[in-house]
Amino acid sequence: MGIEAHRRKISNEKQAAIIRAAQEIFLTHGYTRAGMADIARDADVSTATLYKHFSSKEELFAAVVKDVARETVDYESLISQGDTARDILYKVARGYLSTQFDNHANALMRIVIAEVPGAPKLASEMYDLLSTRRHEKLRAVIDEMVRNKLLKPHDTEFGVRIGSGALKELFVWPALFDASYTLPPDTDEKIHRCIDAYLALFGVEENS
Amino acid sequence: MGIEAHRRKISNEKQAAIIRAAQEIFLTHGYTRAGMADIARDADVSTATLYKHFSSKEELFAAVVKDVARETVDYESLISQGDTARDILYKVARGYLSTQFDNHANALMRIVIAEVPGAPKLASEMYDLLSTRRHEKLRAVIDEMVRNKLLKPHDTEFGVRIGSGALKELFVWPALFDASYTLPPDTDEKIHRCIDAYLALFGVEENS
Amino acid sequence: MGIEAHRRKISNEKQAAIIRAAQEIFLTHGYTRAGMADIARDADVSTATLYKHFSSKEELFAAVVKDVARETVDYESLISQGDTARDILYKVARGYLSTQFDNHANALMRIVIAEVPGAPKLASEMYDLLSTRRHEKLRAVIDEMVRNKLLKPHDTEFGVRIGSGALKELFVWPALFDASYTLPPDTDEKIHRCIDAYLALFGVEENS
Amino acid sequence: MGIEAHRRKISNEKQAAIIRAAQEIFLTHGYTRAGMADIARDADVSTATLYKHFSSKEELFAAVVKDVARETVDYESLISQGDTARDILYKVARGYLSTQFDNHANALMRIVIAEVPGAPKLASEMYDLLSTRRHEKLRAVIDEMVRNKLLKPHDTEFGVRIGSGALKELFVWPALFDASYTLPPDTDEKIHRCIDAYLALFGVEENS
DNA sequence: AATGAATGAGATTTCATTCAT
DNA sequence: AATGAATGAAATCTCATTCAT
Repeated sequence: MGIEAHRRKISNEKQAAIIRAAQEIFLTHGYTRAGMADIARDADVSTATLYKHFSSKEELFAAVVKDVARETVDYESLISQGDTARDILYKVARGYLSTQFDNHANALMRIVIAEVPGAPKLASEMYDLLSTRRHEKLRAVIDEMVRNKLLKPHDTEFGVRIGSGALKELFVWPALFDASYTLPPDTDEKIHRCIDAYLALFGVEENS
Repeated sequence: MGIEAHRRKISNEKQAAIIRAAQEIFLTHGYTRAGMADIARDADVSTATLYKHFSSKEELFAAVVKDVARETVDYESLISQGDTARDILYKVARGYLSTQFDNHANALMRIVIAEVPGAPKLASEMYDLLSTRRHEKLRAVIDEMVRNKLLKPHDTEFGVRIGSGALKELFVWPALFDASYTLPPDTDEKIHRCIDAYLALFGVEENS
Repeated sequence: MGIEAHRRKISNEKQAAIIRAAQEIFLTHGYTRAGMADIARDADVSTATLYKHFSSKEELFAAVVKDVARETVDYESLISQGDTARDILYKVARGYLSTQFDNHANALMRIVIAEVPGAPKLASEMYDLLSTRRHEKLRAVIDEMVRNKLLKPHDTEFGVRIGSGALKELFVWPALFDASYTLPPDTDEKIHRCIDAYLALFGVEENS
Repeated sequence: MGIEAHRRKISNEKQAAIIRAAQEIFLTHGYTRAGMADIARDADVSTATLYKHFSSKEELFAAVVKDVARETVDYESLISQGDTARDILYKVARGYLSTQFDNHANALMRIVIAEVPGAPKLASEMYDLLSTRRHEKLRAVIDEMVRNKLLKPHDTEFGVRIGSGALKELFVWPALFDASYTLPPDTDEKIHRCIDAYLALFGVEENS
């Protein structure tokens, strides 16, 4: 038992190392140009061992995607007592962007998009992870704000789409076409203009 | 002279056939998996001839991209006398979507995005074509509407970003992750909700 | 007749232009890497015309080789009345080296050597041109010197081999392995040491 | 450990087989016309394996060159007590020629010369191997002969150049232009005439 | 007689995956 | 269980030569 547990631990460590190495290589070279041999080398295992853990390149890539998508922001915890609507919306927007720009989610998204024709299931899973579920979380925050009368009652699902559409348009979309894109210096200003619009649409008078 | 003209005609036809075939193959298989030999076969030329016309795979792909991006909507011509703000905005939105969904612009964009790390110039060119220039055209329409008092004076650049952000969020973004995505049955309804929001923000009272 | 002569003249000019262009390209790129299309372009003719004049790459190359080998030194004319044996031998050596280093004979020889397995006839022809015939000329000079009692009677054929062997060893051989080789500053000194040896072997006493 | 040693042995054998096959093919077809696929076939490995061992055609060729140049004559061991100057010089000349004509050094030299413009470093390395270093060895022998009073004191470096120049002129040069060249029947006679000249120049009286 | 477009055959190199040890 | 060597299949691109006009 002890030895078996030890083995499993070793195995898990190797698996983690593989995923780490694979992430690095995939992000650097893209899917097609990433070489299994390179990944194995960086993970300090043989290619054969690599294939013991992940039976194909595609499966390994899926594991990397899921590993990255796993980490996400807990929006609820961002909100403090006494925050104005603008305060909360700003924190939410910042959280949204940090999820997208930290952990190389943008770069990974590029790769997933590239593999859409070859791996449709993976793509739709990532869309689910990066859009649907995130939207649910965002919507929960907005709903809470409505409940607390920080926003007018409104179709919060549509509201979330409008909001995240604006953020994507301003920050994510250009990043999709430019590997070296980083958030611009006037990010805060742009965010606040989006919040202006949101509050103009759905704010209660005092918060505008 | 006659012979020269003839040759040029033949050559142009071949070139067009190559681009057609290349588009088909690229769209079906993506950039990396597309084989020059397959493209040549489908275009009924030898690979050598193909390379006479386009000196590398990358150049051929760029030609395909430009060929697709070339065709674009003339928004000005959409507007008729007597159109309400809503009428115009609807036509504009529809034009925007048709540019995106006809001619496989979505699928091509996927491929371009995939090649961002390997062909940054191509990517930024396509971003320019598909975002910057289109936004300029849209902005011209909005500016005209403001001049005609169909909309309140406002920062039209930001307005266009909000609008196209919403359309992208609702229609383009999902299409990026799903090769078989088509515009949904309730497209019109969704468009009108976006217009509602736009008019709420920037409309003059009577048009809401 | 007049028009025919004109045509022939044009044709000859084209042929010369082709050989000029071919020499340039062959010298720059070597045989295999030289492209017939490039040669045609530089000669301002079509590839088809090029093939009218020379029915294969090999034949064209042979023409280039012969064209270069055609020009050679007239050793007899070098000798003046009253020259000492050393004077004459020096002029002969210099003539030998100029034949070898002007007109890119070294570079061409490299290419011919490279093509020995593929074009044995051409190679043996060039060997004939660059060795046998030249040796005959040199031998004629030496024979004349013997007749004029500037040298002892000796096996002049062997003498020429010894002499040209020494020159090749010192100057030609290194040039074969170094495309940028040029005659060194102490060329004269080296030549004179060879002459010293030659005179020690075959000179009459007074001339040493 | 055992397995590792075994693997290394197998690997070395494969490598040797590849070099053998490559030598054969290179010698037969020259550098450019030699196909990696053919080499792989003859070595009974896949092209991929071939590329694991030598990461490019050029590198493989360099390995072949070095393998051939590695084997060389130990001139010192040729000399026996009581040998006359002529005896020693004859043995040295024969050793020189055997180095050149066994192991296909001539044929390889042809190929190296052909690649001078494309691979200057390799060419200068081979020149070093085949000329400079060999000359040093020859010179050591001559110096020893001078020390033993078998030859007059003289500039032995120049002497070696004269001697090897004569040998090259008589035997190596024609072999450069004729793939099927072999040492002629009167080789011994020719060698002795060269020795005659050498002794005439640098011999002590009794040995002439 | 001259052209430029077209080609077929072949070149080197890469890579995901398997297998003997 | 783990390895490193081995592979088959494919990819892009080049070039001497020919053919329709």
